[in-house]
Amino acid sequence: MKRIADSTVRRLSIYLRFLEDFEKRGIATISSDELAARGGTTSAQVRKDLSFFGSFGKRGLGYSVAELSARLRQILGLEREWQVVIIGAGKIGAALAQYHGFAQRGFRIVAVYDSDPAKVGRSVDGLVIRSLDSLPEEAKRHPPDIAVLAVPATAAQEVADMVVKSGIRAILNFAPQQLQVPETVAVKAVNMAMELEGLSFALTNG
Amino acid sequence: MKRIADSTVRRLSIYLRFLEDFEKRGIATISSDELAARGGTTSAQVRKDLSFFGSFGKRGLGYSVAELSARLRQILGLEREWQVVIIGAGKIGAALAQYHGFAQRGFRIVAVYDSDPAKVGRSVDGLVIRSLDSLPEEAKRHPPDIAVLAVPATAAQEVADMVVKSGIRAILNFAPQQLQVPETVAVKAVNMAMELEGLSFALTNG
DNA sequence: ACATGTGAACTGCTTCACAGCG
DNA sequence: CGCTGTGAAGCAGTTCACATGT
Repeated sequence: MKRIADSTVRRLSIYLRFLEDFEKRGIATISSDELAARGGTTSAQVRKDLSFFGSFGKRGLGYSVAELSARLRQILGLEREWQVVIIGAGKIGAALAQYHGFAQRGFRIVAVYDSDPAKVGRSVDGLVIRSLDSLPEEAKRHPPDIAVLAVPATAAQEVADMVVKSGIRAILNFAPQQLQVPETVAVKAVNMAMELEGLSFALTNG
Repeated sequence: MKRIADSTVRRLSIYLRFLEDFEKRGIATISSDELAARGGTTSAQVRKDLSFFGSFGKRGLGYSVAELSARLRQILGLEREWQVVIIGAGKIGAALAQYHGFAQRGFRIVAVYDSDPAKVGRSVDGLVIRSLDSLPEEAKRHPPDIAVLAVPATAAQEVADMVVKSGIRAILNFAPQQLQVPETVAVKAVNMAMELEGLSFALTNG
């Protein structure tokens, strides 16, 4: 398959969210124009994005909401459940562990790790915090799919190395730190500081 | 000034973080090559990014760490303090209010709002949670610069409209919902669900 | 000699515009 | 006729390569 742009995948997520909304409201059909208006893009963009994966629409009519959302879930890999571990049980990590929005979309939090012995053994939202040292061994028995890094920036690279060595192939990084990983490992970063600085720039040079 | 690409601004943030690191370690000079290696980009990219704002380097030598970081702080608008309000005192909002990493970079959280009467009056990290209804009026007296939206997706657009009407010109949106705002308002989104779906896609089609 | 700064070439995403089909 | 699907055109961001300055 031709390589798909990041921006395209992000938009597919957005489309899917709208489609699920429409599905709930019992709307059967939607046009690329309607999808575009809600997603802040253009109808041509919507059609182009979808065209990478096939032709799902009916000319003169639009897309079947049920069919298109099913195809998008399939494309995005949301038909299966993903095993997620959270690393770092501080403020952010704990908030994430308690955020049930993940589970709704098939991202199941199966464990929380921390390197602080004072935290190990406590519970967050029904999950006992485990020692980070035990990750490699436990990952061998029950390989997680995704590691969420909610650790201080100074520890992030070291933890990432450990995660990679444990065989985990996807990382969602909340630490304000650029990670170096093999290119077989997928990394997405959520960097609040960077976004705030983007706003600061916009306000300053707007 | 020529319009600056989002990607450029994001990289400036990254460079600044490294420069501050180098500053602490007492390193006086740095080349575009070193900056690039750490930031996962190329030296040409670094030089191009900086060239939009001037010529800060010395040929044959590199950049003065102190000088360049000062210029970047200036460019990014980090020389002043920004007044931030958090809207939504749920799990995410509370975690953000307690996250002191913001303050370090000049983003001062001045208020937390929630529409739930059961939460209003309680405290998060020393800040009393206020009624969302009081935002427009309070914003008139002490205009905040940035609103952080940590509300459910269903409420996000409505809250965004209120924020815009209150005169706030920058929004950091944590709700998994595309916001429609006037183009005079800057919006950055932090969408964990979307990032996870990006990882799901990468794992599925990798 | 070395590293910057930058026009030019390139790559790839977005937009256009229209043929194709229901 | 209306809306999709898609080559072609346009545009923006990245990379190249070298002249320039120290």
